[in-house]
Amino acid sequence: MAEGISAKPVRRSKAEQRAESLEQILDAAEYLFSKHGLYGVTLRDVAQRVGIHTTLLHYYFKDKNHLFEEVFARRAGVTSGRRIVALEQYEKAAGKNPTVEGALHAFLDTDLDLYYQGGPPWMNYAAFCARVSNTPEGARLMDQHFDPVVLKLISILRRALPDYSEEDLFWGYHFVTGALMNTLARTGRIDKLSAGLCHSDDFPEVKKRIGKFMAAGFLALKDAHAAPRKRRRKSKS
Amino acid sequence: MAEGISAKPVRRSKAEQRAESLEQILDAAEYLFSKHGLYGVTLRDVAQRVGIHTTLLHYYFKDKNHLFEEVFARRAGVTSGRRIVALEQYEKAAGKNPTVEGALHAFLDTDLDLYYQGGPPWMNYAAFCARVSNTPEGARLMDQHFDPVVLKLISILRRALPDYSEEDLFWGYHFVTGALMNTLARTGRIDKLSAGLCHSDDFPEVKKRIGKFMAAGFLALKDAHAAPRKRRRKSKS
DNA sequence: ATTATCTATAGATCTATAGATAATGC
DNA sequence: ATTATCTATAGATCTATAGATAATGC
Repeated sequence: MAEGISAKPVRRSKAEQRAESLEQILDAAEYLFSKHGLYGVTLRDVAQRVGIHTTLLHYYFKDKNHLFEEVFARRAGVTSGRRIVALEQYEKAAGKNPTVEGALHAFLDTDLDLYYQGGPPWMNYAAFCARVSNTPEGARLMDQHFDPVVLKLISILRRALPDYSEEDLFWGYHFVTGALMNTLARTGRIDKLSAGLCHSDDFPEVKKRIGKFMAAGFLALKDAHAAPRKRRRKSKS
Repeated sequence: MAEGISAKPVRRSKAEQRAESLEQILDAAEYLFSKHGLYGVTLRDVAQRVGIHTTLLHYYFKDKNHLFEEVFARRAGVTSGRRIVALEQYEKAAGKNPTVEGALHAFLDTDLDLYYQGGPPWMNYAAFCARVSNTPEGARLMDQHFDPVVLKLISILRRALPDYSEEDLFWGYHFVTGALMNTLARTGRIDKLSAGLCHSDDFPEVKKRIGKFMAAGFLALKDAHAAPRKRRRKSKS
């Protein structure tokens, strides 16, 4: 009705429109997938959240699976790249004597910072990855996008722990990534367990602990397979 | 046609029929939910896997959500109960000086043994729990069924680490459960990463390491917040 | 003249219910 | 006489496509 009064034509170029729509769609899908998973989200849900028509999703994305994969891929390169750089810098700085803790800090802190400082979209992506990491489809995407950075980490750990078996290195990493994914998921479980003392969004508190915790874990594997030196109490035999 | 020849009427009582159908349905649902999640499984999928008609599911279960919750609940009491017993036994045996590692072994090994020795159904349940633990609905069920056993574990850790803050205890548990869930999920990711050296089904290998690894992690939190005593190399400041 | 967005709609599922049939139970 | 299982079907979604409309682009 009141046409002309503060009429904002905005005049966006098509490239801008396209970029903006794509980003809005990916953001909405990322949020919803992080909450409900691939099958728990309908294209209509995504469209409604963006405020566009469902069919526009098909204009930009071939189908739901492609949308899902592009959500994964969009930020995967950023986090992977940043961690590779951080690991390379650490390797250079540490010279001949890299430590487990140093490598883990480069790997973990870099990632936690990215999510925490990146605001809601990055926090959603973190939850998305965590949710997806425990699924068959997700594991495939993890392999595809994150193998290089993980193998880089393990190569430094190998140098820090030259007498360790390969199995110990991989199982150690397996524990680390489990703890990390549980952090990224932010399910609120620690909030309830601790009666409100801890908050699953509180990545700084995680960052204070996770590197040191995991590094000590790795070091303890050294004699995990050796015959126990201390007397065992209440041994069954 | 060839009636009479080895005709096996089998004559099951209704109670038996009911129990058997219920178990078959729950097993099938457990398997499928572990692979595809709540929304990735249709009632038809479950029915087909069992070889019955979809509508029979509605006869036994109110709706899909109830089926899901009953899958979770069926074995939750068993694993929770076993671990509580194990923790109580450990507490008794350890007397005045419980250790972190002792408590973690009771908690973790008891569970890993249950799944590993329980065969496919229990392994599926483990994957089901892991898959579900990173989701909002799942976290709620975890709270509901597993809070007592977790709080029991933490109460022993509190006695083992009397000078620790509550936050350290809860965050430490947060790391432990992440590593455990990543194990139970069995996504095959470690298989690929390690080029076939490690296998995500290989719970005995996990059991060899996880208790010692996590116990050392807890102990390292002691001075995690203290100012670093060793000189820091390449400090930015 | 091209590209972004919407309208209309087909076809496939999916959940859930009502009611019929075929077993077991005393 | 009760309980387990199946048949038939309603109603709601959901994905995906074809084709129309409304913008931007030279």
